[in-house]
Amino acid sequence: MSKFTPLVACGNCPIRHNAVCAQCDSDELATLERLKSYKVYPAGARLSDAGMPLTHFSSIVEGCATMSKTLEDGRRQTVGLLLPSDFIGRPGRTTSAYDVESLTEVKLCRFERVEFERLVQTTPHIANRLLTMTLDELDAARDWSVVLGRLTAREKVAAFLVSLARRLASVQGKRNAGSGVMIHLPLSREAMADHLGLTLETTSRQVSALRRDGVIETSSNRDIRIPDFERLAIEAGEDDDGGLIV
Amino acid sequence: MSKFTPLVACGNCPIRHNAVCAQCDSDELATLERLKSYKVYPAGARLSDAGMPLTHFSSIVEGCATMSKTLEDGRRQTVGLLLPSDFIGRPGRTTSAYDVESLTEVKLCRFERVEFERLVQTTPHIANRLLTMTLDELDAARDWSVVLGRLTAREKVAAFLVSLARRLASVQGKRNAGSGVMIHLPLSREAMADHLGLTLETTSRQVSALRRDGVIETSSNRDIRIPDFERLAIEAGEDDDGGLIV
DNA sequence: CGAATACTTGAGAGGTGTCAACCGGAGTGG
DNA sequence: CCACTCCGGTTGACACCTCTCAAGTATTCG
Repeated sequence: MSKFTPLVACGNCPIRHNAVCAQCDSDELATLERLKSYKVYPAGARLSDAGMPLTHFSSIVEGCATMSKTLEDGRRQTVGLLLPSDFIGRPGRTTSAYDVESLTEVKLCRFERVEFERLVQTTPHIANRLLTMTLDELDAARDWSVVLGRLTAREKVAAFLVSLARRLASVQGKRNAGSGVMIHLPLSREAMADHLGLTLETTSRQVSALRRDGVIETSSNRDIRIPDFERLAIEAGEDDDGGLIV
Repeated sequence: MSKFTPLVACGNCPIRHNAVCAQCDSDELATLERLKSYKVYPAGARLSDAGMPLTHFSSIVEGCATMSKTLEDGRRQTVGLLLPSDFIGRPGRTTSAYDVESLTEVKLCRFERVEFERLVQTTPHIANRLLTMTLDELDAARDWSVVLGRLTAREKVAAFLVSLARRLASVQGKRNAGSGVMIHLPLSREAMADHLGLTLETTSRQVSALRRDGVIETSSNRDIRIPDFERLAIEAGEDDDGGLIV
């Protein structure tokens, strides 16, 4: 199924130093190299369904996806935004707890479930890295619950932009160009709303309000420039010393 | 400081099979025995402050506490309710990310930070258990974000009671007595509100509404009987097969 | 160029927050 | 023993924020 997706050598992999393999030495990388396979999904694909069996664990190599849960009546909450180097799947469980959907074309580096579970057991470098990543995600999830529980709609949108800008910068290893920060939103207004616990209309209104107030500038619906990042962070309810938010 | 708190042998510890030590063999327990110390806090004490150094990792042996974050303007969000066997502290970090406050008298089983970090590195049974616990907490935090982001006030209160009843039952290893489920709330209405992203008034109103509708019965502010647990679960927005919630 | 989709904006409804009064039990002191 | 106070909880009235429903605009893609 992935015959047209040539494998990249782990040493040249863009997520080499951030993914679950980050601490592996060259011997361990050789093992991973032997077990891994790539799979590419187009934008808008379902990578897994809540409650369905999960045959592989994956790292996102390129692209962007969401993890979400949908209630019977259609209300949906996104519980995680997945960017390159993020891990999909939960060792010790054979089913997916959430729906995972690609926002852009996504390239996964996958390992068969049983083989990866064995690797976790036998490779401290992997188990350790997995623990660190899980702890980081736990902190991020808890920080996000402050956003969901206590921020206003305007603050939520600002907090999302702050968080996304930081994560994109860290993924792309980057710039704080003098002329402000530019980000491209991989999400629709509806997907943002599902992440923020808002409706898409309220989300759109708050984006417009932030633009009107000069906190952000937009060249298209998805392209945003933040002239004064500090100001946006304040709009997001962060205390002066950057206390809150991922 | 804890000279009046006699150590319980790990083998007789009430959280022996659920805490971070759950997978340890007797040799490993002997090591823990040598390194551990107990500390008891009264109700309403601050076990740690967000941003402050954390000298020990702890497991809750008895009692109940909250982890929360407070914004500059006083808005507070509780990001975790800690019950016996829950772990406090984050390996790899020397400061606390959250305020931790005891709701009842709390007895902690503590390990000095550096010593515990070394244990994690050298004892796969501990590292493994820590990973499993962290993954469980991550799932719980993500599930809770659905509550915060998408449920109504009434559903939030119901979801909290469902979640608390399940956790208390698992802690106390217990009963589903024919005559419904009884739970004692360790939290004030204000603490519940902070956990649910509501005001205390709205929380109180929804508790009253659930009582008025016969979903719960109360013998005091803190003592609640749930005559039909399934009905409460439906009020909490769970789908029929118990899809949602921790 | 036309259709579909995404986004924006408006008007009104409804749910939750705010502010305030009141209730009831526990502890205290006369 | 009773009055008083304190504190947590309850309830009411109203304001405000976000949602809902709807129309209209922009963008993308065939």
